[in-house]
Amino acid sequence: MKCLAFHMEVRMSPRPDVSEERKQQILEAAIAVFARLGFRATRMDDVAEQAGLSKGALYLYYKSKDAIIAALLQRLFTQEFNHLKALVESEGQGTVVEQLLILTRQFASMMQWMGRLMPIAFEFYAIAGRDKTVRQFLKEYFADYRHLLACLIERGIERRELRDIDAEATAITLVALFEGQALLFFVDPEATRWANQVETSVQLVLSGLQRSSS
Amino acid sequence: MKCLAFHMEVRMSPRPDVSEERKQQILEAAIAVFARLGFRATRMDDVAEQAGLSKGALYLYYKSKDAIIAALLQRLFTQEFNHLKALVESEGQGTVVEQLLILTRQFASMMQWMGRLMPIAFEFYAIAGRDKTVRQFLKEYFADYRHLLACLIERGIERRELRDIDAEATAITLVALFEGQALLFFVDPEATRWANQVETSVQLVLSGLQRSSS
Amino acid sequence: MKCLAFHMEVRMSPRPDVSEERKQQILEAAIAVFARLGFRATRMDDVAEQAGLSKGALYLYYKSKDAIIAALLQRLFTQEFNHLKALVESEGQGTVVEQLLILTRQFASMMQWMGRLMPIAFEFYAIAGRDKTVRQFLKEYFADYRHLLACLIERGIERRELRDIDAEATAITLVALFEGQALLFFVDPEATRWANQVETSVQLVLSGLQRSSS
Amino acid sequence: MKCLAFHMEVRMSPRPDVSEERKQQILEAAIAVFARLGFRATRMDDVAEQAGLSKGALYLYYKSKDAIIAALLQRLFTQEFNHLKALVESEGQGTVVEQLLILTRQFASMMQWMGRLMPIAFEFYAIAGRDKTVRQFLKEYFADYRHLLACLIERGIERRELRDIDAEATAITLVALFEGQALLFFVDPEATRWANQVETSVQLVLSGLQRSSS
DNA sequence: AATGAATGAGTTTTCATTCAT
DNA sequence: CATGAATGAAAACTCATTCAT
Repeated sequence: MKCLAFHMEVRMSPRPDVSEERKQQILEAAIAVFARLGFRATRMDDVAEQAGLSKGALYLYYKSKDAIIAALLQRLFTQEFNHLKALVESEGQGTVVEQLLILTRQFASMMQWMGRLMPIAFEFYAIAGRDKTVRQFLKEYFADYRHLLACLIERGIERRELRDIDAEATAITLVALFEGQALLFFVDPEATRWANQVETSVQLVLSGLQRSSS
Repeated sequence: MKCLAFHMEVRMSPRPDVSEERKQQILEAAIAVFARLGFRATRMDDVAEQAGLSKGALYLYYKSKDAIIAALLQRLFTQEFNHLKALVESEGQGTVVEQLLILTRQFASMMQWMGRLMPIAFEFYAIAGRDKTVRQFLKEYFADYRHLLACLIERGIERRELRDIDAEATAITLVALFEGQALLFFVDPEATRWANQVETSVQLVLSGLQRSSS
Repeated sequence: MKCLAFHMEVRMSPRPDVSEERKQQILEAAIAVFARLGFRATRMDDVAEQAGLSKGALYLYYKSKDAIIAALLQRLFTQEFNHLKALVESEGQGTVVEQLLILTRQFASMMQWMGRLMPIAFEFYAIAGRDKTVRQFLKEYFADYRHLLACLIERGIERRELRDIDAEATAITLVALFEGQALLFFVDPEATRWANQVETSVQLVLSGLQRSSS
Repeated sequence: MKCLAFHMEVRMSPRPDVSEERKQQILEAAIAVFARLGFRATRMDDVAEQAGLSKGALYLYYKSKDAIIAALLQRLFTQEFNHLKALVESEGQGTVVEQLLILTRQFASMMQWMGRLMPIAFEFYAIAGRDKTVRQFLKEYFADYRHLLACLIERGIERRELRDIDAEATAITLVALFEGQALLFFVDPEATRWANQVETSVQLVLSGLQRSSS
C-alpha cells in the first residue's frame, strides 16, 4: 500500500519541479565564483563547473550571465536586509541604545560571516555608477536600511533615551558608518581589530545622542 | 652631425619629457572614458580616441590596459590624498573642531567635484577584493588618510578642545563616515541634501567628542 | 500473459499505426514552422511545440532534423505533382489548348493556396545546389512534371490542334514559365495581378503553338 | 629624383586605402565559400581562410556575417543587372527579334559562367520569403529587369516588328522564362542541352509575337 | 510511448596586443 | 615616435541530440 501510494505520488509528479532547486544551486555557485574572480573574469564555464552542471543547463534556468548577476543582486541585498530587520525586531527588550549596540556587534560579526559576499557587494556598488537598474535597487535598499534605523532611533527619542535629534539624519549617519567600516574592513581585514572598532565608532556617535543625564 | 645635433636639441629642449606629457594625456583620457564605461567595457580604442592618439601610441607609454589602470590607481588616490592633506594643513588657525567642520564641508563639496571620479574609485574598491596590489595600495591610502585625521584629533586633545578619546579610533570613525557618505551619495545623488547631511553626521560625532564645557 | 495480450491488442488495434499518424502530425507542424522561420532558424523545440509533442517524441519518429526535412521534401513535391497529375487527368474532355489554359488557371490559383509552402520549396531549390540527394530528387520531380506536360502536348499534336513542334522542348518551356512565375510571385506577391499574368504568358506561348488555322 | 618622388608619394599615402581592396577580397572569398557550403554552413573561419585573412580582419571591414551577406546581395544582382543592361544596349543594330535572340544566347552562356553564383542567388530567393529587405531588393531587381525587356519590346512594336501586344506582360513572360530555365539548369545542369533549350523556348514565345507577315 | 532535463560541441563576435611601415 | 591594419585567443550563447525516468 505504502509502495503504491509512493508510486502514485511519483506518477503524479515524476519530476517534482527541480527548477527552483537548480536556480538556487546556480546562484550558490555563482556567488562562490563571482566572489573569487569577479563578475568580469568569471566565465559561464566556471559557474557551470562550480554548480556541477553543464554550461547549457545554466541557460535553462537563467537567460544570460547578466540574468544571474541580476538575480544575485536581489538575493544578496534582500537577504542582508532581512537579516538586519530580523535583528532589529528580535531585540524588543532593552533600551534603544542597548539595541543599537547589539545591532552593531551583530553587524561586526556579520562582516566576517558575510566576508565572502563583500567582494560581490562592492562590485554592485561599482556597477551602480553605470547601471540605472542596479543604482535604483541599491537606492531602495539603502532607503529601507535607513528607515529601519530611523524607526529605532525615533523610538529612542520617544522613550526619552535619546536627545531630540533628527532621527533620519542620525540613521543616515549610522548607515554610512556601517558601510564605511565595511569598506575599511574589506580593504584591510584585520578582522578582530575592526570588530571592536565598529563598536567604538558607534559608541562615539551614541555618546553624542544620549541625554546628558545618562 | 646635423642629425645628432638635432637629436640633442630635442633631448635638451625645454620639453624634456614629451613622454610624461603623453602619459598625462592618456591618463586624462582614461579617466574620462573609464568613468563613463567602467574598466571592463572600455576598449583601448576608446581611450585612444579620447586621447586623440592612435591605439598603438598607447602602448608606447603604457605596457597594457592594466598598466593604465594601475597608473590611474596611483594618480587618483595620491591626488585625492594630497588634496585632503593640503586642506588639513592650510587650516592652521581656528580650533580643531572648526577645522574638522571646515574639512567636512570641503569634503562635501568635493564629492560633487569628484563625482566624475567616484565610479572609478568604487571600481578600485571592488577590485581590491581580488587584487592584492590594489588592496595593498588602498590599505596604505586609508592608513595615511586615518593618520592625517588622527594627528588633527591628537592636537585637539592636546589643546584640550576634545575629550581624552582614542584619536586613532576616532579618525577611523571619521574616515568610515566620509567613505560611507560617499557611497550613499554615489547611489542616490540628491547632492545638496547629502551635502548638508555629511556635516550633520560629523557634527553628531563631534558633539560626542567635545568636552562638555564647550 | 496479460501483458502480452495487451501488447497484441495494441498491435492489432484498429489504429495499427499510431506511428504514421504521429509522423503526419510532425510533418504538418514542421511545414508550418519551417515556412515561417526557414530550415535554419527553426529549432526542434519549435517543431515540437507546434506539433503539441515533446522534443523527445520527435526523435521517436524521425532520426534527426534532417530526416524531417528529407521527409518534407518527399511529401511536398510528391503531393504537388499528384495535384498536377490529377488536374491533367481530370480534364479529359475539351481541346488540349483548353486543357492547358485550365491547367494554367489552376496553377495560378494554386500559387495562392500553396503560398505557405513556397518558402519551403525555394529553400529546397537553394539546398539542391549543395546536396546531391535533394538535387536528384528535384531533378526527377521536374522530369516527371515535364513528362506530364509533354504527353499532353503530344496529344495536341496528334489531334492536330498544335503545330508539329518539339513536345519535350515545349513542355520545358511551360515548366520554366510556371516556375519562373512562381518566383516572381514569391518575390512580389501582388497576387491577383500575377494570377492574370500567368495566363497571359501561357497564352502568349500557346498562340505560337497553335496551327494558324485555329 | 625618381626615388624622391617615390618616397614622397609613399609618405603622402603610406597605406593607400587598402579598405576597398579588402572588402572586395572578402566578398570574393565569401562568394566562393558561400557557393560551396551555403550561408548557414559557412563559418566566418571559412571565409577568413579563403580570403587569406584572419577572422578578426573580417570584422574590420564588415560588421557581421549578415553584413557580408547583405553586401553580397547588392553586388551579385547589381552586377548581373549591369551585365544584362550592357548586353541590351550594346546590341543597337539588328531587328528587335534578333536582339532578343542574341540576348537569349548570351543568357544561356551566362548561366554557365554564372554557374558558381547560382547557388547563392537561389539562397537569396529562399531568404526573400522571410526577410523583407531581401525581398524588397529582389523586387526592385526584377522590376528593373522587366523594365529593360519591356523597353526593348516596346521598340519592336513601334518598329512594327512585333504584333501590338502588351509589352510589360511579355517582358514578364520572358523574365519568368529566363529565371525558370535557370532553375531547371541549376537542378539538372546538362548544360549544353539547356543552352539550346533556352533559345528554343524563347523562339517559341517570339514566334507568337511576330507579325504573321514575318 | 513519452517526457523534458541535461549536454557540450560549435559559432559568432570582441578586443588587447603586436608589428610592419 | 606614430600609426592602424592585422591577429587570434577567449567567451557568451545556441541547439540538435540523448537518456533516465
